[in-house]
Amino acid sequence: MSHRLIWVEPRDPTSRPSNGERLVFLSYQEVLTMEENIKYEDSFLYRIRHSTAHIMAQAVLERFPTAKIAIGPAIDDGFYYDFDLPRPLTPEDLEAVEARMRTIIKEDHPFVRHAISASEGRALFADQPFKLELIEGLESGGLDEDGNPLTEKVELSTYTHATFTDLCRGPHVDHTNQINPKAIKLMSIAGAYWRGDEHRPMLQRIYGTAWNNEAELDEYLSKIEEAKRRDHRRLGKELDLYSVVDDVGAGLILWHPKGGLIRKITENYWEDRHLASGYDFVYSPHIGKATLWETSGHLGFYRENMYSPIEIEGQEYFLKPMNCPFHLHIYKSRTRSYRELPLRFAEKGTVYRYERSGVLHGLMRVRGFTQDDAHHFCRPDQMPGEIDFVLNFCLDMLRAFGFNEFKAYLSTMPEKAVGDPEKWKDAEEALEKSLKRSGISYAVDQGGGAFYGPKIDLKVNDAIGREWQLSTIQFDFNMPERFDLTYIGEDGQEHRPYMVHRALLGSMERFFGVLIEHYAGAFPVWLSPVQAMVIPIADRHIAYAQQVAEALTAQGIRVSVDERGERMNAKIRDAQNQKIPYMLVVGDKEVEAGQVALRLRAGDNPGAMPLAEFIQIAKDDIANHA
RNA sequence: GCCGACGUGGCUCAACGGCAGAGCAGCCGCCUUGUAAGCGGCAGGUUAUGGGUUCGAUUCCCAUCGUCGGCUCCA
Repeated sequence: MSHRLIWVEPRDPTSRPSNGERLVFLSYQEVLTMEENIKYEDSFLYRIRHSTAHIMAQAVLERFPTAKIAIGPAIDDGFYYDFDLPRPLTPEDLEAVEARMRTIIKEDHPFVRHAISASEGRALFADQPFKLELIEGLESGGLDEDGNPLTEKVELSTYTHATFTDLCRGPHVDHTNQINPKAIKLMSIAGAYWRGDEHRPMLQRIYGTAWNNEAELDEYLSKIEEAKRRDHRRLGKELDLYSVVDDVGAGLILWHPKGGLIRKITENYWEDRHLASGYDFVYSPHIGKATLWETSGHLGFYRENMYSPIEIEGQEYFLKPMNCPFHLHIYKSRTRSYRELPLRFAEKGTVYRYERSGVLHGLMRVRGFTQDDAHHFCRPDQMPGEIDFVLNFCLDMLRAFGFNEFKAYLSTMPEKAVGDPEKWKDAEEALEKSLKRSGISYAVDQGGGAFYGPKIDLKVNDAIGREWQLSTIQFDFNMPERFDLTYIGEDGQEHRPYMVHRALLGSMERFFGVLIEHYAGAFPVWLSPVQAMVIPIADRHIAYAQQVAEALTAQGIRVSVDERGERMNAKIRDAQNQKIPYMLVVGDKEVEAGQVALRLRAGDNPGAMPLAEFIQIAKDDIANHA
């Protein structure tokens, strides 16, 4: 069951409002709905999409008269409808359905609403088991179409157009001719569980999209194409950053030299910032004994995500899915005084988690990854300050990598939870106050916290609008108990410290994936594996090109010389495609004047300048993370 | 894991029961070039893996592995 999200108004005027989850594809709608100052759900476009879903259902039912229909809502970038069909759908089915939809639209049918009673509904949908279940839920269980509890009693209604009647609360367009037949398109076929429950039947879902006019549809489609070009899996190959190979295993990443260099630069920066901010670096092994994971509770609560044990001299060891138990033991290695708190243990710890094969996704969702993990231990009175510190530290770091648009989620106490409710309340308050002080917009996910504590998650969107969690700041009321963590207070008594888990970039893998897509592969200069490519026009310029390269290398600039027997144009094209920030063309004029002719990857051509001038430009850009 | 689609040189793709091909990348040579692809040549594949059907399988069938789009999951 999904939790209800409550959006808190943004304090930061640069952050954008959201109607849902997909920022990228929402943007156009947002403009529309913001202009009209209405919510997406109340917009005409929403009606168009919802109505198009009904029209699609009609066309599918005509093709498959025995089809059972489930639900068909409008979503952020279109609509879908779920069906139970006698056979798998083919692309030809989709074409035929789409063609039929256009005809139905042109026939200009009115959409007519009828209020009905539950018994009328049961008679009307006697051969539609999913609708009967919906009626049941709406009537007695107080559940909406997603199976979530309803806050108020609803009146059942149907909408009818042409030959198709659906149980639906609406609203719809008045007439099908309000839909532009050239502005609709069926996009894909997918499997989807009835009511999102993997123990219930798998239905066939058709995704489609609909817009006000053809131009909007074209714009949407070209955005999808653009997104494909930004996809980190494509760019990972094109820029030779990383690979995943069959022979190694699914979800296991090989970092190539260029990707490795970007990772190394990222890690160096990360380390500098952590050292400057009061973190201690710790290291821990990749495996630990079964007893450790029993104490931590992972064998009880997390075992399905852990790999099979390794037997060593009769003892079972497990590959670590998390770093925390090790850090807890470092804390416990001696008696701690209140004077030494807060303690901040940081480690780029490589963990392995079993992820079901269907969920693996490039760098974003993998089976082995390195978390930039840290555990904070503090006194209760230090807790609000510690939260402030860590939230700001996270935001600051993400901004240093060029991320300015993220979404924050505050997840609060679930029904099943360990720990004193008073402590939960304190912690939730501290988290929320920090969020408010930070000025970013956030959503409250009521009851969405882990059983062991409330948390803040920071997420960003990938190229195709999917949201990925990077930072997480999580209270833990469980582990300090399980490991019996204590410190000696001013009063000479033992006290239980507060503990906070935090991952900042999340994992090196996912962060890299998000970074690639964020910059579409054109990394800022400080992160670019090759910062400058020297391009000699003819072979006689190679010696000078090498001198230029040596001078740049001496200044710490990462530079290569393209000595191939290609024409200058080809070298520029290749450097451009590799998204190298600076191209330095050197020919007779430059050799003679001791200059370089600068070209930027955006296509700008500042032209010839003394080498020293270029070095200053590059150094400034690097320092500014430009 | 589930539903569906798909796996052919490093990459992008063709051939779809009858000799496995192209472009790019790579290598060699020629050209010596002024802001996004100069020309020519060479080399490179047990068609993901394992079975089966067939005179013959890249092509048809089954299984496994993987990829993609969803769903579910995501301490």
